[in-house]
Amino acid sequence: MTEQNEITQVIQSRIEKLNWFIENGYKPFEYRFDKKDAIHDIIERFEKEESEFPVSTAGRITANRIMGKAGFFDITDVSGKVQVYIRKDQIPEQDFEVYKHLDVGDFAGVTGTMFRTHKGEISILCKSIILLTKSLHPLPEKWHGLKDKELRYRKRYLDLLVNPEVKEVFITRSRIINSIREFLNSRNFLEVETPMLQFVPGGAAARPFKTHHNALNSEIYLRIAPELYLKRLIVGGFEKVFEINRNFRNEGMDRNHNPEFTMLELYQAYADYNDMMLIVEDLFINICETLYQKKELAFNEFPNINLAKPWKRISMEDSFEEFAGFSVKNKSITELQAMLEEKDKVKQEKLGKVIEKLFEVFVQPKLIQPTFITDYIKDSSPLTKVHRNDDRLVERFEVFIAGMELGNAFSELNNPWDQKERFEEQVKDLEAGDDEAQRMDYDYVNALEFGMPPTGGLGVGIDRLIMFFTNAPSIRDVILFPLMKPEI
RNA sequence: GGGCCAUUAGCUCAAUUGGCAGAGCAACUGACUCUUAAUCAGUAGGUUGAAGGUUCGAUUCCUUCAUGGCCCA
Repeated sequence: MTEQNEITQVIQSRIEKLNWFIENGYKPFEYRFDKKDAIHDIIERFEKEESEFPVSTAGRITANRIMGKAGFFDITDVSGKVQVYIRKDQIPEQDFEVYKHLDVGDFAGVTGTMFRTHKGEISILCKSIILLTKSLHPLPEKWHGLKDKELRYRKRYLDLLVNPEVKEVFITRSRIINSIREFLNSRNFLEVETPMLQFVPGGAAARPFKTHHNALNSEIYLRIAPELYLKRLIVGGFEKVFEINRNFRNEGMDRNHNPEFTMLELYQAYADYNDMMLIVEDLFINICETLYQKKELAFNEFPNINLAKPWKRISMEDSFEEFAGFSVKNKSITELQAMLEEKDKVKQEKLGKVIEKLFEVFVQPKLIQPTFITDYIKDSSPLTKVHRNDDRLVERFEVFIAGMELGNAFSELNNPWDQKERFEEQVKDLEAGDDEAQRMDYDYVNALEFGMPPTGGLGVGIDRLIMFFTNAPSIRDVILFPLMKPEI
């Protein structure tokens, strides 16, 4: 209990029961229990055998129906829930006293034999019971659960405790990440870990979190992306690497953004962005088939999103003609800026940024089925190779599903002189006040000078991917402890 | 950053035109040896998010603040 909690009537009664255990020689916070059986397993075994067998299990009491000299209570562990039937004439006298001093929320250990009640419910006939941990607070209401979103995010343990579908989301999250690892390992990608603390925060257009290293007496940043380190590893001779880990961006929060979020980045030598598209298709299909044994699923208001390949590929410029009903090719930057300001009250200087903003407004919401948008304007993508057929463009794509951006990939720029010039352009923007512009990273340029083979790179926002596969409306529903403002 | 909405018992929610702060679950006491949202009888539980203001009187109207949600940027 913390200082902010008052002793309410309910808590007082639980403290009195806790004291009863102490006075009678029990430990209200036991050391261990020999839990032999997971609840799911004993129910499954009884369904098969339909015979009485002894069990020893433990979990949290989640319901209690006491009837004088007998009672039924539900005990829940991570695998499931089982009903326990306890009657005074079947257990030591003192154990029934123990039962009477238990509350919903307490952890208990139970031994007994499996049987089926007259009403047909598979249950444990209790032979002994022990309190393992006393719970001092009442659980949220058994019927309505915990609905208040603020409480659910701040006290996620309660949300997990009383809302079973929340537990399912995070189990699915783990399964998805496992399946990504298996997919990449099976293709001989090496999982690596690169620095979270970086002196030059690079690899993305974002504002970093700044902190201070005491021993070096130096400013240091939380990473906004692992990109520049992963590509150093390609210089170092690894040919396929990936990292699944946290990025930090000092930006606002909404249903698609949390300041810390999980990113998959992978790099493959001798590959280009076309190869990355093939990986994205296979990766998503692999996840979907692992989870649901099919290639279609519903997300949000879209009942049928079909992941069967090949996914649509269309260039950024062409996408306007197809989805927005106008062309950007024959328009001057001034015309495009005017359109953007009219629609969005936003002013952007560079052609690439103007077109991307227009794209966000006019095209992105219409990209429901999986779509690769390819070939961005050069000035907004400083780490990307110039397009082999059009030097106004770069070889970059982003992948969209259900109007949501889920990934970003390039043919990686590996010409050190070109890279240096692009950084210099970015530094000019930074000095002109664009706080998302990238910084000069001489060490990275130096690495490229040693030679990086042609390389394809891909980044996938894991939280959004999990939103998609679990049909979650907000990123806060797929992050266990989303960032919240402190109370008071 | 802007707009709208919310905040009442541990939880889920009420409260008519501004007129005694209410229910269900949880808790407590009693009855009850096959219940499962157990049942029956009774009891207790509130600084109505915070601070001001208007008023004889504020959960209700006004202002500011805090936190959250939704939408927009």
